[in-house]
Amino acid sequence: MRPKESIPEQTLRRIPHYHQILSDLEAQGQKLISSSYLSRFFRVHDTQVRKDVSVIGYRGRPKAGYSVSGLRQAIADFLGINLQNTAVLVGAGKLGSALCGYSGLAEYGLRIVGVFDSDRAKIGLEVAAFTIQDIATLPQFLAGRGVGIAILTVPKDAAQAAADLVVGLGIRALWSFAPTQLVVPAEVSVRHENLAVGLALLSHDLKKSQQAPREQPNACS
Amino acid sequence: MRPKESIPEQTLRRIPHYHQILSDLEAQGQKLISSSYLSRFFRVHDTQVRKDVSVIGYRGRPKAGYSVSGLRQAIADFLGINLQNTAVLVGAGKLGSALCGYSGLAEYGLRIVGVFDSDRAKIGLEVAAFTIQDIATLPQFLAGRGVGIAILTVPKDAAQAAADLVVGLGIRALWSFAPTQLVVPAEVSVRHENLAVGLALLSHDLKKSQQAPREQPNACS
DNA sequence: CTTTGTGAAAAACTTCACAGCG
DNA sequence: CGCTGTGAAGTTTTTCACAAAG
Repeated sequence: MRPKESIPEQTLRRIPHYHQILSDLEAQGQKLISSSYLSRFFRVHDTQVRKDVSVIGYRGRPKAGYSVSGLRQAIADFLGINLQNTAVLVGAGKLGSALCGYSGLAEYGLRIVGVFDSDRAKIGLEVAAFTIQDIATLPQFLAGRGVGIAILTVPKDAAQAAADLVVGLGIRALWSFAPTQLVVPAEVSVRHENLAVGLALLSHDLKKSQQAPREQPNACS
Repeated sequence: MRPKESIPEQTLRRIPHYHQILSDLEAQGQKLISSSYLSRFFRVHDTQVRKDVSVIGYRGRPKAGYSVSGLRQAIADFLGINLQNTAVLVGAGKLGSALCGYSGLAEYGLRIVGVFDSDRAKIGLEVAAFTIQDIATLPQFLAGRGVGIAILTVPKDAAQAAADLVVGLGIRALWSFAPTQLVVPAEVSVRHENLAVGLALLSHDLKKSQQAPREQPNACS
């Protein structure tokens, strides 16, 4: 079975977690895994795990279950972990520098190919394996390189201008860590990372369990 | 209208973003806002924004719209931003230290009250406004303090043990930044932060738009 | 005119029920 | 048996359609 074109968003959210679990199991030497085992990490039924797996385009073996390495590899292919998306990072502050040195990005198929800032004092400095470049040189840097993603780690007040700049240069996807909501043309994808979302979900759970302290399923993501 | 007890998860995800947008608008001095303006930041219809607002327990004025400051305040109350949840942070590595110094947590109603690590070399050192304490002293620290949340910023291999420890000490909610999936009793809430989720959603959008390069709505969060 | 609020319809997501396979 | 795979049923979330109000 081939992966479908339109994937349910909730499924898409679970898939990276499956990958994480399977990587652990693979490292531990486990060969097979069942949908009901995987479902224990989430707030869902084992049937849902099987639907998710079928969306990924993988098939298990009845009675046996899924091959840990086979499914992990299928997820890696599905997510494009082997394809290596390329990205430029704009904003070489604390968070930006941390991301440059974070090996997790490469593990999930994202390779940073250039780091840019507008601060004269930072240009020329090294962060991780990169030399910080002048944002003014971004147009010529991007020309013909096929970079699809821009990571924005700029201060809030600079975020919309930075977004407009990179969108004007042909970037199709924005991964923003700035604490503000960007407005971009409809054909550009944006994801805003915001710790407050996680905190809100968590404190809501907490409030609910204080009001009604009875059994509830495992939380996730 | 009072807030309802069971809130749709998707609504809960959007609410912190509303708060962010409204804070910006308030700082700019804007007084009123419409549901259709807010909906432009998300992949949803303006009707959905109105439903979300009604879940929060706020009411707008027909023709006029919502009061920016009134709605922002209602969201702050709803999220418990003024209530101040307290948390202990376990694992004073790079990420843990960064979180200790991150003002955004306080803005969203979370106050870290203690920082713990098991590494002898770290115990006694200062991070942000905290002195790193010996994890062995956590039981007496927590006793009677009513701390509900533990932030886990420990290495992967230590994560499950740390989770078991704090759950045993009465913690009801875990906010884990360790790259592994924790298993905890059903009555404990867990949220796993994982950048790969954001990356997966983004690169899926990118892949989709490459296959079928036609109009699509703004993406969010 | 707008813009909110809400019941009804539609769509999306999850679970149920059970077929099929080793 | 125990497990996957899948159409049908059930539940949740979103959109539609329109009443009400300034």
